[in-house]
Amino acid sequence: MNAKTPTAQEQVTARLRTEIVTGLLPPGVQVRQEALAASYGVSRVPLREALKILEGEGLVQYYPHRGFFVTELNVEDLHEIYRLRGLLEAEAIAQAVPTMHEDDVEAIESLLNAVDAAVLSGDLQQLHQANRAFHFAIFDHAGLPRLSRLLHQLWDATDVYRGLYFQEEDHRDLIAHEHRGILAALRSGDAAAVVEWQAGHRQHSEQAVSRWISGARPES
Amino acid sequence: MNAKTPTAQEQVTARLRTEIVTGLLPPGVQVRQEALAASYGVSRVPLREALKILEGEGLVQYYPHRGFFVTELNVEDLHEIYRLRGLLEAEAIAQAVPTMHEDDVEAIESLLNAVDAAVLSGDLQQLHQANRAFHFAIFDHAGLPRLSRLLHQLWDATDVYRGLYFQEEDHRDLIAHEHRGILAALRSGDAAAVVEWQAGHRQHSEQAVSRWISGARPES
DNA sequence: AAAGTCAGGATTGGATACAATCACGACATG
DNA sequence: CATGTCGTGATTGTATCCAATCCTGACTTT
Repeated sequence: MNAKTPTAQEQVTARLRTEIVTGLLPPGVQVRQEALAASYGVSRVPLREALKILEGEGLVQYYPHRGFFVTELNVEDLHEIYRLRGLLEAEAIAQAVPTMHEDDVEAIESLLNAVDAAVLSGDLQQLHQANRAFHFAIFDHAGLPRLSRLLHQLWDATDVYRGLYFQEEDHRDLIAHEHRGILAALRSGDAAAVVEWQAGHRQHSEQAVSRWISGARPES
Repeated sequence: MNAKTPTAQEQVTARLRTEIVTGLLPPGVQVRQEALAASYGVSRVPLREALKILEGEGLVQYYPHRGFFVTELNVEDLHEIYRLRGLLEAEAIAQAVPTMHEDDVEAIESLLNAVDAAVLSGDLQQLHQANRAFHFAIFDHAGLPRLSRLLHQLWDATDVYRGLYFQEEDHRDLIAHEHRGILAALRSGDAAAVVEWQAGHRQHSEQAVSRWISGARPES
């Protein structure tokens, strides 16, 4: 339809990813290929390829002849993911900070302002994107594309639940506070401090999501 | 054909992976879908899904409307991959060693014997599998499935070149020596020593592959 | 002669149609 | 009443066919 549409199935991948991430396709449900393909207005072929990609990212799981199911995490899974994030984010930050200049920091600050704006507007989807853009602007500055990719995968894996974290008012205040802490440490060029702020930030997120997972699912 | 054949396209994925890993499909070449599908005796659909999976693993790269190309690594890519491996393998080992018992070590030793046997037989495919089984028996013992998966991805990414490392005689001797070192450290329960041996092992591999990449490709 | 343009062929992207497999429920049987 | 078996419908897996895009080479134009 649009001249700029590249390989229509990337759109399917992106859309499917956001629908899983935002909880529109909740964890545990089976992905009915035909119905979904129809609702997207495409055939099953590009949808299946999208599902294969998302399987590689861990967002869905595949059982032969049974189909695709949205990944469901337990507390141990969550803990492992955050642990790995801790390891890799520290590496990324340590690599990124020393080579960061004035204008880099300012670019990141503008991203942070976008996060705040999204908080005010109340658009969760927007908030999600802006938050990720802010953090990955730092990670990406390390210039290690595979490290960034692994981090993306780990973030994707918990995005299913992260939306919940954003929904509560006081969480957002805490997030804003921690983001400013990260930025200040960034500006002073103190890599260790950035790592520290990021660790605290991560820990709060993990605790909130962990509480939610434990509480919201009595059995199974 | 066989009663036990699950979802014929997994076979395609496995076969394609080994053909890339063993160098039968060398880095840089384009994967011609129709020809390959025909040679595998399947349609293009399962082949494409296999390629999507391999793209997720980093073995091939995808350019819209151009096709899939076997990933070609430069020295920086290689260095990044080995650096990330260092980080994650150390974590896995540190987690795995303390909970390792007598029989676990013996199981790993038998895997190591399989590696030696493969070296003697000269079967590179077999050697490749056995080597991976040995190392991942240790990593997997950490009980962190996502960590194992990330490590698999990193290993996959360099498998394209690893076969070259195995092909030289004296390399194999060094490998055998280092493997025994790892096993001995494992048996004594000294996690730090295991990490150390593994680091040396990794470094030799990186140096060899790095030399090969630099030397074998004058331009481009 | 050099550079831009355009057709033809080749290759990939996607849709439809058919085959294989599985889940679920009814029924028979102990 | 519990349990095993079988058939039917639904869902996934694969092949074939058509459309969209790209690469290559020759031709035109300056």
